[in-house]
Amino acid sequence: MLESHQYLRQFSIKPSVQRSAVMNFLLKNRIHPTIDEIYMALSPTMPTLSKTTVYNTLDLFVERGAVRALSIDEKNARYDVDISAHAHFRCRRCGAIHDIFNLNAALFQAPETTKFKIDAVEIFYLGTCEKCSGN
Amino acid sequence: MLESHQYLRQFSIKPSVQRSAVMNFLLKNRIHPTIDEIYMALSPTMPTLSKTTVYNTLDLFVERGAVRALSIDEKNARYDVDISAHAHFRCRRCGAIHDIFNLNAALFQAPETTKFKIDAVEIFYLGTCEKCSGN
DNA sequence: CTTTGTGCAAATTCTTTGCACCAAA
DNA sequence: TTTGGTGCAAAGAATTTGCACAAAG
Repeated sequence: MLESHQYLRQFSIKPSVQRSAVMNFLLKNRIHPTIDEIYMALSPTMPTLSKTTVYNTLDLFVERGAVRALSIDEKNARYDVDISAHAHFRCRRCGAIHDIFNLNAALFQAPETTKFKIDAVEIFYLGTCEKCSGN
Repeated sequence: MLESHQYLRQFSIKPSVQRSAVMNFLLKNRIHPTIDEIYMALSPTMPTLSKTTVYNTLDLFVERGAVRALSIDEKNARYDVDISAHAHFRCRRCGAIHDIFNLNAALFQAPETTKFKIDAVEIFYLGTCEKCSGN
């Protein structure tokens, strides 16, 4: 939790109790959680926590570049504390989202075009994960 | 409209009046429309059309592989009749979505991994479009 | 007839907003 | 104190569901 506190400062985010708790959860649980998953995980130990605060907090984190919002899941927004260039895989059956690291850096380069100013690249893979394949 | 009729048959989709109208709209308007945009465009000439039918129709089209659902826009689902390998760009300001063709085919190759069975690749670029840059 | 498709209304889910209270500087 | 943060309840928007009627084979 103290680490989260310091971590937030790197992004010029004032660490409140709630913000540190959310960041701490993200740092310790690299599961690309939804708002609801974060809320459900924290509310037992933080009964007064409001879902609005979780929304506010993640909006702020995204704005400050501390986390990435993923649109890979059409149902809910998902959040990733790992802001390095990497891709994501979503299992169509269980819905789990996994990181894919060590891809060729060329994949994350924006194509040269005069029509758009590209500032971000998202790469998603869809399919079936190992666990779900065995069913 | 007759073309849409035939087009649907290629995907083993029974062409009802509504389905043909939706497919016709998609084929003639390559704007990656939302459900609501499709509904709004068609309802003037088809006043009894229901939004539920538009939802049903697009679910069917996606299931049969006639269109691709894009998750690039976190607000609404968007649909693309072009099922060839190409990427998408979304302007952060105006929200418009553009196709990006002629990218290196290697970009659309799934990485070799034993952990996942990858069946689809999505590449999204975000930034500012030419029109919005001039503001 | 029997199956499949359509359309309405209601329900659900996710997210945002308005506003009052609390906390920190 | 003044600003910023939090939390509740209500509102809003997108999508899904249940069910009755219509259309097609």
